[in-house]
Amino acid sequence: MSAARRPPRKDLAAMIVPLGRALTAAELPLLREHGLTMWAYSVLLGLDPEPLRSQAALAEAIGADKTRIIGVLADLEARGLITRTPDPADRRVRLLALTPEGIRLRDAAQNAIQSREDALLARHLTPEQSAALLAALATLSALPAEVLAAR
Amino acid sequence: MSAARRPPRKDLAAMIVPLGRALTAAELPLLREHGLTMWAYSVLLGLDPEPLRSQAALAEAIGADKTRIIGVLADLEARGLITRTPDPADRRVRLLALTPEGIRLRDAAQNAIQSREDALLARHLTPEQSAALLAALATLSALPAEVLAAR
DNA sequence: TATTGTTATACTCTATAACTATA
DNA sequence: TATAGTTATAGAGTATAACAATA
Repeated sequence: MSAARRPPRKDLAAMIVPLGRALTAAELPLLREHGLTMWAYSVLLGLDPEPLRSQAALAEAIGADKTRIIGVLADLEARGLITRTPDPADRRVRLLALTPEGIRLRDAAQNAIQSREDALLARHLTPEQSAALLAALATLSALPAEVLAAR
Repeated sequence: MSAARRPPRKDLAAMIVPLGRALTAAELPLLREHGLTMWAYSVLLGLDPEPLRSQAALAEAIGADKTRIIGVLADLEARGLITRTPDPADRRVRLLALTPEGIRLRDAAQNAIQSREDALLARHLTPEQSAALLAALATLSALPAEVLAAR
C-alpha cells in the first residue's frame, strides 16, 4: 500500500464550476439584449418540452425555489411571453405555457447563446473534440441528481 | 435567410452549470470528512504550484474576494495546515505556504474527490469518452477569463 | 387535513467601504 | 499617496415560515 500521491489532473468539479461561471457571465449580456434575466431564460427553457405544468414542478425542473420564480413568471406573463391560467380541474394549479412570442424570444436568445458557444468551441477545440465534449456532457447532464450524488 | 430554428442541443452552459452544482454538492460530504470547507479546499489547491504568494493574489487565483478568504486562512493557519509569514522585503505582504500536514491533507482530500469522480465517469462513460471529456475541459478551463468572455 | 400559489421574514453569502500598517 | 491586510457594514440572493384559496 503506497502513500497517496498527487493526482495528475485537476478535479472535474474544479474545472467545470469556474467554466460554468465564465460561460454564464459571458452570456448575460446576450440575454440582456433580449430583455431576459438568467432565471427568465431558464423558465422559458423549462417550459420547452411540455407546454403546461404547475409552478412548483417548473421550479423543481429548473433547480429553483418555488418562491423564487413567482416574480419572474409574473413579469413574463405581463410581457405576453407566457400564459398562466388556472387549471379548471384543480383551480389551485396554474397551467403554464409559452406564447408564440415567448417561443420566438426563447429561440432567438438560444440561437445567440449557442452561436457564441459554438464559436468559442471552434476557436479552441477541433470539431471532433467539441462533439465529444458535448456528447459526454449531454450524457452526464441527463443523469438524475440522485445518480450524480450516489456514492 | 431562413427563420431562426430550435437548436438541437442544450446550451453548453445549461449543461455545465447544473452539473457543476451537482458535483459540488456530492463532494461536500467528502470535504467535510477531511474537515474542509469548499473555500478551504480551494485555498489548499491554490497554494499548490507556487508555495508562496500574497493573499490578494491567492484570492484572485481562486476566484474569491480578498476579504472572503481571510477567515479561511486564519483557520487553516491555526490548524497548522498553512503558514502565513510577513515578507521581510515588504512587511505588508504575507507569504503563504502549505505545511507538510497541509500537503498531506490536500492530497488526501483530492484523492477522495477524484476517486469519486473517476467512479462516476466510469459508470456512465467509456474510458475514451472520459478521457476526451477531461481533455476538452482541461483545454477550456486553462483559458484566461478574458478569452472566455471574448465575443 | 393537505396542497398550490403567494407574501413576508430571516438568513446566508458576497461585495463595498472604512481603518491600520507599512511603503 | 498608494498598497496589503483587516474589520465592519451594507447589499444581493436565497430559503424558511406564515397565509389565503382550493381540494
